Amino acid sequence: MGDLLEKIRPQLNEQQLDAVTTADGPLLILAGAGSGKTRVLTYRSAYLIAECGVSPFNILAVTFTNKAANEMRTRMESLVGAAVRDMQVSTFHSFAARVLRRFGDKTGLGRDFTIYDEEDAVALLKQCMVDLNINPKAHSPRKVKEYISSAKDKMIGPDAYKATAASFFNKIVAEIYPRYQQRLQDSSALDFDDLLYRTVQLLTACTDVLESLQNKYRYIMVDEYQDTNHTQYLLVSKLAARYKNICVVGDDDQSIYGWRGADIGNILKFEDDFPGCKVVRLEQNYRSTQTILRAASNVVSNNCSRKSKTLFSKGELGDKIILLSTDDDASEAGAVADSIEDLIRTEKAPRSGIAVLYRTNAQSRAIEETLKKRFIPYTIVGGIRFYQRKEIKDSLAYLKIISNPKDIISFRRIVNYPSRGLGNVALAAIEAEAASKNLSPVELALVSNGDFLRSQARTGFLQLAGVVRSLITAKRDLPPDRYVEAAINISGVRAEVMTGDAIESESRKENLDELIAAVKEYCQQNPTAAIEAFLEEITLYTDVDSWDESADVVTLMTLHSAKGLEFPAVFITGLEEGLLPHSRSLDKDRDIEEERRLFYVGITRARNHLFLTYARSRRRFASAVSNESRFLAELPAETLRFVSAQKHASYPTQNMSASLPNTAVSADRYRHLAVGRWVVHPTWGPGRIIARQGADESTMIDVMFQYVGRKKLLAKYADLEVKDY
DNA sequence: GCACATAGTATTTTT
DNA sequence: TACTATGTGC
Repeated sequence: MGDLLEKIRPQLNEQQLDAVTTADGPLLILAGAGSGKTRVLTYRSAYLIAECGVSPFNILAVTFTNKAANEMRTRMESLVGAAVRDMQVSTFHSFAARVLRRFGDKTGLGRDFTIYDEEDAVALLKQCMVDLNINPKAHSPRKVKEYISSAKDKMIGPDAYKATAASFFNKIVAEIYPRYQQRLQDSSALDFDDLLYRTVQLLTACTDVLESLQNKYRYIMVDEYQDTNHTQYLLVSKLAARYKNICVVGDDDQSIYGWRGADIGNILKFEDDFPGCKVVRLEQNYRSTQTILRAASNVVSNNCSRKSKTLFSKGELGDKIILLSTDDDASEAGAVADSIEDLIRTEKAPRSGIAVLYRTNAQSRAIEETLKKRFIPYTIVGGIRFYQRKEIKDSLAYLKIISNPKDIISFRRIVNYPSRGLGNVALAAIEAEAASKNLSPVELALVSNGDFLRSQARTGFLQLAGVVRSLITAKRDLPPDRYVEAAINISGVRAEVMTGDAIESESRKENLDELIAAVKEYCQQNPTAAIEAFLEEITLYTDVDSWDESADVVTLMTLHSAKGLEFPAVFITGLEEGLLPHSRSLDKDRDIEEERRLFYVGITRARNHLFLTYARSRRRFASAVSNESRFLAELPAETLRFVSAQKHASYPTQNMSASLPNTAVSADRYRHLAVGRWVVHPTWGPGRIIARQGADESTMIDVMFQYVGRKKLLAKYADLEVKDY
């Protein structure tokens, strides 16, 4: 006793220690960026176990990503050793899946349900629309899915939805929603939202289940509480209702998932939900330099709806933030690559400490191409995920129909892949025959001789039946990893992948091998686990989960994925109106504020070096022009250093001499009037250059003046004085 | 029923 | 720009 406390005490400041050692009752930790909030959560769990005699069985910690869960587990292991194994640390979704499987007999779902990822769910939804004679082209299934998701997030079922549907589109959704739920049920499948929705339903309907879980999880910790949606809120508050030992950590300034139903109100009203709750503020930042923190605070202070916090840092002042203005996306990428090379050369920065962030995945392309050309090793987090690749999903579909023969989406996926001569006509016949016998198509394959089909299709169907039988035997006789390997071969997926062009098929083949290796590794770590557990884990996997942070490469990812991470050097690219803030959020103040928080999250990822870049023109669809992001004007001038990047020039980092690149600009006599510069006009006062055209006598300068708005000026005559800093 | 070509369309973030 | 869906020709 006391050992752990002695050990951790010197590592914590007063507020952190206060949070860590508050054992009982509701606790709200309002934590700023870089204040060590996940660490506090971890230490608190360890404290409960080591100092308060709480059994690890009685603690539940919920996070949003597997990565966060794993990190917490690893850290705890070093504090309390093997005891972590008995503590439940999971994501919301995997926790829900676990509860639903455990109480499968009470949900009408059984234990062997399949979880549909977004792609599967949309495919099923589209099917429902076709069934109902609703043209999927007139109303995009993805949009319908969004509406259904947001209904489920609010615990609104098909009936309630129908009752309140007002708009034209709501009414269409109301028609599809019940059918979609029915078909999910028929397929013994759940979508992501269902995991939470049905768990809350279960806890509401079965008080005995609720009570037993309340008694089990006497201590509950929730990370990133600002990102919880209504169902997640209900889930944790129901679980905590009895003992009220709930500790939530969050930062309203980092709420960036509002579009997905996250309700910032949850954290704002926590004190009302749990009266007598203790509030601890963690306002000391341990991550960033003063300069970076100052810039971040200034940006986010432009938001109206927030719990105001004053972040402070005892760290060094640090270098100025570099603002790189570039011509287009290619030169932006070039400037990023130049700066990366400089960081590596002059600062001896490891590549693993450098991240390039962007708003949309599409932006990674240009950067990727440039890094490739410059031989700068990189890795991309996100984009097309491994488990979303076609050959992988095809292989998994074979595994899924064996584990859950009712899974109609997986069946449709593989019924004619590889090609067996089973087209739309045959598929319809199979489904009709199955329905008439009250079987799923896979079950039908095991009992039917195919006599309801024409000869060619019959052969194909019998072939498929043969595959199914072999897979069932293989599953019975082989350990999971060998079974997966066998399945890839038996199904014909491997052979199919080998056809087609050589480079493509080589990489597909590698992917299949990687899948086998992944199962193998999973089996080693979970020797008793069945293949179904693996299937569940990978559908609930996220991009960041698979990110190897120790690899000596530069990391590329979206701003969203970067939340919770930190890097010595960060580039935030594409700081343009329409991109950050994104065009889809321009018309609502609320959405703009969320974009601003996204920018804030990006800035606060950086420890020492921050680079902001934007392109004066960017190829998006057809055209071209872009204006610099309004958020740049919210950065305090003295935290910035402006650099106008030119193609193929080299770009100074902070500690190199202050010389601007001059190779390409020497002919430009107005180069001091670069985009982004602050200027003062004798009549109109201070303003900022937002665009310019030309580099000769007729150069036009576009200035946004602080008091009089936007003006276009001829550089030759405009008496602009550059405010230098 | 299949494969290929062409046209049209959709482009934010993701558990 | 890139992918998908549809249509056409076999």
